[in-house]
Amino acid sequence: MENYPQFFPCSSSASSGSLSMVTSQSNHNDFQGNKSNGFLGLMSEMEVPAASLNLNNSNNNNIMSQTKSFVGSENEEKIGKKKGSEKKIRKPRYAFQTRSQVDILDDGYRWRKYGQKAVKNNKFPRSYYRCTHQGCNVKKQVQRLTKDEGVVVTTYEGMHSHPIEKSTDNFEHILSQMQIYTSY
DNA sequence: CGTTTTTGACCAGCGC
DNA sequence: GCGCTGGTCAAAAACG
Repeated sequence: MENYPQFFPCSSSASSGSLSMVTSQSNHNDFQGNKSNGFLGLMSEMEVPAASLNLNNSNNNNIMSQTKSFVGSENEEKIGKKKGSEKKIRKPRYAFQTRSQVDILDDGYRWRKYGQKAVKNNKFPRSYYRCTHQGCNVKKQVQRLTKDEGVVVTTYEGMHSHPIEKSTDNFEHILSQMQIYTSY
């Protein structure tokens, strides 16, 4: 009961272009049995420190299933201040490359933006968000590709240890979406 | 009035 | 050691 499945519904209404998927992180075997229902392609682990993403194939003929995920192994906790001179700190990061017209993909959690920086080789800035739940230091960053404005890279960092805040209000909507994607 | 966004400053890591 | 780049902090503004 430490890993909650996370789905990524969209805000419907105003914005379209959504994507919902289930991810679970952990060394154990969780719901991984779900596998990719069509979206979500688990890639090998690569550490992308900077702008190594430059070599994106750029062949986006596919419609909207353009989703890649990079997983970094090894994880540590906390950074910031001192914490003993341990080895290098490396946190797992899960990047989802999605085709969407809006930067903000509503995944059901509450995010507070804490920074925004411009990246080299990218016209668009990168936004840094953090989960507002107490004790939940899940971070996420949203970046948009310069070349393809329609592609948004959302990188999650850490895990949520609490249920989604979204009221059951949209739950029906979420369920319907899940059904859509699971009825493959 | 509380919470979130904005934005510049600050800091750490890396390359030269 | 210096400068560049990426990531975070924090104060003030903006928003409900």
